[in-house]
Amino acid sequence: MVLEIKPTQALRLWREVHLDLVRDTQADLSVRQTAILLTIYLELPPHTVRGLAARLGVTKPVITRALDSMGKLGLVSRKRDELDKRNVVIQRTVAGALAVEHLADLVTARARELGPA
Amino acid sequence: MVLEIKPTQALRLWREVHLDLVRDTQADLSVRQTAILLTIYLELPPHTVRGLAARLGVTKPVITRALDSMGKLGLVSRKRDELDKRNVVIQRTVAGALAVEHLADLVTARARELGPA
DNA sequence: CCCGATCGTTACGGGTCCGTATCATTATCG
DNA sequence: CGATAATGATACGGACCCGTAACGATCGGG
Repeated sequence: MVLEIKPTQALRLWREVHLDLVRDTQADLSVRQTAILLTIYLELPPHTVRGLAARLGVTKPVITRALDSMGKLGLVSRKRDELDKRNVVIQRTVAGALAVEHLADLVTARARELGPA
Repeated sequence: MVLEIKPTQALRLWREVHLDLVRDTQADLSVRQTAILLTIYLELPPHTVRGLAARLGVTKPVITRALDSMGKLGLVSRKRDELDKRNVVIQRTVAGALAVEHLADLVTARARELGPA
């Protein structure tokens, strides 16, 4: 099943959802943080700092800081890997799953409202 | 024509495009700036600082600063309204139109790659 | 056992963005 | 006119994020 979407529709969808995100006082995640959050919640665990950095093409401190701020928001949590104590395993949280679900609702709702191109 | 998209597809689409944006050194626009840019290029002119601020639900300095930085990137330009010299009319640019088009390409391409939910 | 490699974190200097409050300029209306 | 309103820009203090470089902790091979 292929999702057919025309350029004009794509732009309107992108705009509407971004307007929602701006107005929603809750979600002030940056583009990088959003990419990290969705990677954690959509790809199979385990997730590590190094792995995410490579996946996104950014440096490790970027991941560490993003995990700090998203951890403060309760969207993710960290745990030391007991087998190899150098590693840190990034874990999902209930609040994080809810936030991801909320984003999915936003996108699908706006997509449904799109008229013809 | 309604765009049917399932939650899982929406999230994967969102993630893929965000990964592209992160990797693309070019586009480091914030969520707010993206919303402003798309509003300028998708809604009918004329656009003013005050109008955009009301449209997005943010304060005027947010718009002024966003126009400053996006102007530096050549994505928009400003012109004083000659009829009412208090107003500033925001104008589109070639570079801005190209950036918007590029975003549309990104979204449509990623949408086309989406498998079944 | 020890030394190099690996992992995540932190320090640093610089840049950007935010909201509130204030400002200069211009228009409007009595 | 002069007072008031409206528009966009700016100052300020604080918060966040970036990349580079360095660091402590841990593992693993010789």
